[in-house]
Amino acid sequence: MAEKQGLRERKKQRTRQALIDAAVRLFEDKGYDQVTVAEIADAAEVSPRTFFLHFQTKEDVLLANADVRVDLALRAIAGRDPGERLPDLVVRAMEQMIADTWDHDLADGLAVLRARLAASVPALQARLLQRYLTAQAELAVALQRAFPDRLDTITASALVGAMVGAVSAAALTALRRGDGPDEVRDAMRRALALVARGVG
Amino acid sequence: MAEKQGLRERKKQRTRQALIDAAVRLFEDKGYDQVTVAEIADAAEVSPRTFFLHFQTKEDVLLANADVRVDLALRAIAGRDPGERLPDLVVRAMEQMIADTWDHDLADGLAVLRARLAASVPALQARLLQRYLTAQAELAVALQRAFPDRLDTITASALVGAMVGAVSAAALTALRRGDGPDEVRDAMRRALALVARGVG
DNA sequence: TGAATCACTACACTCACTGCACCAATCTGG
DNA sequence: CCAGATTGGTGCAGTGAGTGTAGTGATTCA
Repeated sequence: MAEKQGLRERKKQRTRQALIDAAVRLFEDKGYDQVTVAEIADAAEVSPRTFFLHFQTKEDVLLANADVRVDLALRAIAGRDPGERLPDLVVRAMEQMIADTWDHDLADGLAVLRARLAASVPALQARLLQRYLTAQAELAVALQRAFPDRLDTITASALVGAMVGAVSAAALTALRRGDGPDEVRDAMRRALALVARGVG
Repeated sequence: MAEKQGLRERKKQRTRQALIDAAVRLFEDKGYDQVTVAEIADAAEVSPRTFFLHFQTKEDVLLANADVRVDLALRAIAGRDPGERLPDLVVRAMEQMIADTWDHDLADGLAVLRARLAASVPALQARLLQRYLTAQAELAVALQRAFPDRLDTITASALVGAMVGAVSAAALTALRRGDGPDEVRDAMRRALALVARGVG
């Protein structure tokens, strides 16, 4: 895990993190629309052009570490025990994502900020949903690859769609209601359990 | 329905329709990204500023008449038989949406173009998803209202999220694969059946 | 018919995002 | 340890979406 990367790479990551931190701080402070990319870059002491070297869009800076979470689930699926049954595997993969979300985003309030901003900024909401969708597609492919004889493409997509749909809808509802991290995680777990029963 | 509106209103609608027609024609011709708002306005013989008087964003011109078919499902939920069980009701509501989608997508050329473009243009895809999400929230509220003793807010959200997530993921996968309308509808039905089993 | 309304326009502006030419710091093979 | 290749970051000029504002002229209404 703790790979000693080259100096160049470490500097790059430092710049990236500085941009994320600056963005989060400014968004919390002034709201999403009131913060320009130029401002974020300025606060992170890099040129505006550099921002787009690290993130495709302004929205993406808020979704920065979401990829890590997807990778987690993908690895869980790829490295399954040969004996593991489909429902168990899917539940395990989702549980890992939930746990990681709780550890990171829920703990440090990023998830709350994101939900709050997304609720009021259409462009952000849209981008967020889109991310979920691409993640879903990746997961579906991986899942089908893990059970090639049991799942066709459509079924795999539906399965993942149901899981992600249920969990994120539950999380969003809990967040909207103003629940704390524990309750949000609980809501996600219950949603997962609800769907998991149907995979037999 | 056929209210004889004032001349001013009729002119306004004519302008609006001219913008939609011009946009559709240009999008079909050159692709979404290759068409600018200025170009659309020009083809519709209005000023660019007028475009944004009728549509909030460039994407919205394609979503203009795309009422997400929530009303049907909402009515199905509201007007349920007192004896109807939860799973049956949910399935019935979703079935209606699927059937209606199928009817419209066949008849309406705009819907077909929309599906094709949405599959390849991220911004468009994002807006469409956003519509689904608002629809989901409405459905969840209605469902919880229909079964106040049996469902709490979170469970209702999760349930609807699972349904919509599964069905739309299946539909999108089928569309991406190049399936025809019949196959797409079939995919949606199978996804629905998959999730429905879990609601017992 | 005179006043109010409103769709539309012209213009100037902000800001997200891109292409390109260019440094200068880091890395790599000899 | 040095020369050349990589590559993260910069400056600049540009495109295009979307907005604020101050009009204008056609409808609508009293």
